[in-house]
Amino acid sequence: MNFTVNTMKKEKMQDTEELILEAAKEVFQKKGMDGSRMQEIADKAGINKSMLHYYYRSKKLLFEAVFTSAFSLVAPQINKILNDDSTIEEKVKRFTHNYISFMVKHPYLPNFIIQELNRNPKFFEKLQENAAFPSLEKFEKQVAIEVEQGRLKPTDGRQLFVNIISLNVFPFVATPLIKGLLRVDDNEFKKLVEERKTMVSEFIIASITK
Amino acid sequence: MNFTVNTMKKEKMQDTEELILEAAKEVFQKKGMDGSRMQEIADKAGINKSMLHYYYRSKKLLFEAVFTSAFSLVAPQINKILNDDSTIEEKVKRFTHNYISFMVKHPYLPNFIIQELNRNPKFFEKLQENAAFPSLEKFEKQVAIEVEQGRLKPTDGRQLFVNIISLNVFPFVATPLIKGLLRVDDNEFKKLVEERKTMVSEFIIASITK
DNA sequence: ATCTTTATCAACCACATGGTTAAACCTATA
DNA sequence: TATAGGTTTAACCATGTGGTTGATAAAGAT
Repeated sequence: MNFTVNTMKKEKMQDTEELILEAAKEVFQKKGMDGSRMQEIADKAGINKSMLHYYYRSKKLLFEAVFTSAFSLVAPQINKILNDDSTIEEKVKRFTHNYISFMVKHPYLPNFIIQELNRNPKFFEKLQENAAFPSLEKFEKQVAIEVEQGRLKPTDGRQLFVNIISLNVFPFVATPLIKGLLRVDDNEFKKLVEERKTMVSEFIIASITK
Repeated sequence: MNFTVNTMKKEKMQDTEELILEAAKEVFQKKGMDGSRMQEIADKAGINKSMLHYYYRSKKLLFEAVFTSAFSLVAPQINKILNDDSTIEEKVKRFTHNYISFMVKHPYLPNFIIQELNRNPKFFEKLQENAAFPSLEKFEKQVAIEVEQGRLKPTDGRQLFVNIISLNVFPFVATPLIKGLLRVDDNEFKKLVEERKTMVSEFIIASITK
């Protein structure tokens, strides 16, 4: 009895904190730091505005909580390609497929991260201290080795990495632009993105393999 | 006499209007619609805040003026690749080189456009009515023809277009992210981008030619 | 010379917004 | 049951913000 009541309280507490974070994610990721209102977050969470300050002290801190949480979701996705033991070709295939699937589930994420990193590049310093922060070292070495083995054409690992990220992420960052230029609706766009799960990796591999 | 005075006035008038637009570009492109303050724009232009409203009525309209102007700068860049008579291979080469050179000169532009298009996708409807708005039709046909001629591997023109744009634009949209992931400073980043003027087109061409 | 129009500015206004406060509300425990 | 602690709320506050206004000056028109 004692126990259940206690946990109930605790759960309730964590509930609101979590509730706030969820609501804040939605709002911040859609509208950015400057475009978001504390009141809107409170409304979406169904609680009093004061609670935001009670749990997170300030808009800035609440935002950072959301941002860190978002980045923690993305970082492992990037690490996948960098730190497993498959060949570059395998990596590209799996990464592309996984990443695009992931993005379809979290369409606001890449734009959110990129945008707010542009607004405040200092955020990165904090993130870089994080243990899970992606490191390119292994990937670069692996590319160099496979080039030497003659499996790949001469390729700069860093540029290859930029290419992979660009091809995978850009359509999600610039969705409205691409929809507009291609004059496609939601459904057609989804189809295009779906196609890219295989198309992008084929495109990359065709370019770098001998 | 009458004439000179008249023009002087006119010039002065256009001067402030232009002054405002320049200042507004700087501020809006750096901070976005929500992050920008009318006062800051006025200060940067060295005039009274009321003048902004005198010439552009509202923040929204001033912003739209800036946005349209920015897009008008970018649209011809995109059209270059779509509407000239060179081969796809030539197009890719020239586009990549020109576009990256262009981006280096206007680093805030792509992010600005993408971001604000995300914020308000309706903007596109207005832009699409513009005569200079890029159309993919010709490019798609050309790709289909060159595929049939056997010069290119089977390739979807639209996906190819998305790939070209992604590879060229993304590094400018996500500069801080890429700098962070690659752990490079300003100078090294510039070098990487410079390399991409040739690297990207080679990358694309290697992938699509037989 | 006088009237009208245009450009410019300081002062102002209404309202939104992030943040604070003080009181109320549970609920466990003594 | 009374106390104490964390939780929640309504009311408030200070400031920032887009936008307005009325005055002023300069220039053109009559």
